[in-house]
Amino acid sequence: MATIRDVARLAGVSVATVSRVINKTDFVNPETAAQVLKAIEQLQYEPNAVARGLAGKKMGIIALILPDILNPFFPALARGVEDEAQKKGLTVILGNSDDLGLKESTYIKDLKKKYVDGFIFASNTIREEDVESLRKEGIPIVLLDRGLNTASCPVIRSNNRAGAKLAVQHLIERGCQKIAHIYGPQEFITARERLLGYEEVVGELEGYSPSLMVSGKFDIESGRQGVEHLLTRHPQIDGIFAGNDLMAIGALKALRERGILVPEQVKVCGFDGISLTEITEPELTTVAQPIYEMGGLAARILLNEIEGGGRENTIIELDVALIPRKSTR
Amino acid sequence: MATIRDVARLAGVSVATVSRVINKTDFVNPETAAQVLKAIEQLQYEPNAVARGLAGKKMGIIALILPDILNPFFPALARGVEDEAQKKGLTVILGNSDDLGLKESTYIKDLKKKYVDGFIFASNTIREEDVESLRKEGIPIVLLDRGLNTASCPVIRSNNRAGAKLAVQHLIERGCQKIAHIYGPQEFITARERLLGYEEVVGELEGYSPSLMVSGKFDIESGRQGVEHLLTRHPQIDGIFAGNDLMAIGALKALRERGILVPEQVKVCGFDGISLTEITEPELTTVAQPIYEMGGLAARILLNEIEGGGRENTIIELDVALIPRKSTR
DNA sequence: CTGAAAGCGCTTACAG
DNA sequence: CTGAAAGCGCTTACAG
Repeated sequence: MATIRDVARLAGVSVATVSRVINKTDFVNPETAAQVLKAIEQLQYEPNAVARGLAGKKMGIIALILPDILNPFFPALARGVEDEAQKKGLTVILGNSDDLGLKESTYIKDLKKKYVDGFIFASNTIREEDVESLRKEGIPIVLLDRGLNTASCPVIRSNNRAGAKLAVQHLIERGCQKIAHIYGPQEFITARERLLGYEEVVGELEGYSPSLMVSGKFDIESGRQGVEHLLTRHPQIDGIFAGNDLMAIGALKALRERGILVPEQVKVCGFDGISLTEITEPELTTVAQPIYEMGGLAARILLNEIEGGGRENTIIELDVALIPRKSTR
Repeated sequence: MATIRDVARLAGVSVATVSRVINKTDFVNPETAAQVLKAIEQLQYEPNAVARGLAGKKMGIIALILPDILNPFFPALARGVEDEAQKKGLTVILGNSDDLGLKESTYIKDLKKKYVDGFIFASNTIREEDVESLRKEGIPIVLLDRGLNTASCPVIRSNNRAGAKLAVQHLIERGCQKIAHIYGPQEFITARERLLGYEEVVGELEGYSPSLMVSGKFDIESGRQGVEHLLTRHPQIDGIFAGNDLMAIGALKALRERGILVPEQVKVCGFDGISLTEITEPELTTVAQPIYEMGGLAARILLNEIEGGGRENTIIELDVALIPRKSTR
């Protein structure tokens, strides 16, 4: 592969000049520039990204750290990030953290050594100190679904509370009187907000009781278990709002196993809008987050900061939308 | 951050010596080594991966190029690759090719500039020339699900033909007489092999007709359409072997819409073993590939070659397993 | 067993 | 407008 020296030699200029025309970092006499361009063309020269990275401390790579790509929420997010990154010629490193703070710290340490341009964390366990240390070194970072305690970097998330209210109101409109909630892990702000939205609407209903809320782990199995607990406590429930789609799917399974008809006897609504909701039977009503767009937006904000566009430590809440389907008909 | 010079200075040795103890690349007097280690400890020194990459032409990154992470087949593959890569301290860059040869070529060009250590292609469209050019430059590469025309690098895939035979035999055992097949794009070797396996078994059946085969695109929608075509031609079919799980899911949908009972009237079997098959109603019988393991194996073979372990241009065919579920009960 | 020096291929003040 | 030179932080023959 040709190097910048080869180009310089062929064009009869210095490597500094070649560098300038490549990076448009300084004015160059149009004629010499033309010479250089010709030489580049002729040699099929492509700048070496690693040498450039070493000199500039940026490799043209962004890191996306998420809990687990096997969780059906994340592929769309990853795709959103990747598509946006590619438009700008950057590549993305993918890391699964399994929501383990240790794995995240390890990634941060490893990837700093690789001069990654920036980080996107779609992970609930990122440590405050890790965020701070990156900030201090001037490495841009964007967070998804994080608390507002730290306003030291941009945060992107959906309007979870409003979404939860949409879900519960929808169930009420469809005639539900006794609406239960299977909530996710309360260390996740998303889960907390959704629970709050649920309480806000349902608290005013007659016959409401806190025992209509059961905990789950945001996975299918815990959704199933949640239903079992609920049914022993409240056999008369006629609506279930699950804190995410996976738990809603588990709920659907449990109900079917017990011969309870959805939506005739119990209506079910999920949250997230992952594509799985289209293949259940009945198809699942859900509050859809713009997952792909969230990934894209996170990438755009990050890239903007990487390119020196300045940082805005805003919290951006995206709108969600209720998608009514058969499970609440 | 401390550099190797800082360490050398503190330890009172040359940078060459420090490099040697870090990389265990040469014998170093145990006492000086201890000095160096102490200095490293004291300065919290971590070698800069980019500088190392520039010198050694390897960044400690492997590239995984797949068609689309949104396709539920690929997250498990990606996870298998990542877990294995991480064990060795490498990170993985993820690229979506959308099965477009152009995107793949672009990735290859970009990532070569970044001194990626090796490539894993889980993509059917990789060009022969691209493979060759990588080989020529000594960049290791492993292919998934590729033809055997090119024996210039290791190929990993499942035993697709045997799997198809398992599926069809299972349908026969369950009493099916008229078994249709929705096959995937024939430019994919996986789709071809599965079709061949189907023909092999079903060709001996009475009343078999080639019109029992209809084409699909490996997605849900085409599975649904496949069923519609089949039913107009052969209203009496009682078994369907879909070329992959997504098409099987589409088939399930189409059958339900027409009020045809599965498994009572028609039994359905898919292929791949993606997790979606557990949430359909009825749950889907499928031929499971060891997807996660395939990713892990691909990574291990690649890493072995990266570490100089030599290359074996073998084609490895992994066993598949039939998972009987309600859709064929 | 260890060091001095060149090299990996760029970028970027500093001069002119 | 352009060049010489230092620097980014390592590795690796080559001597000794």
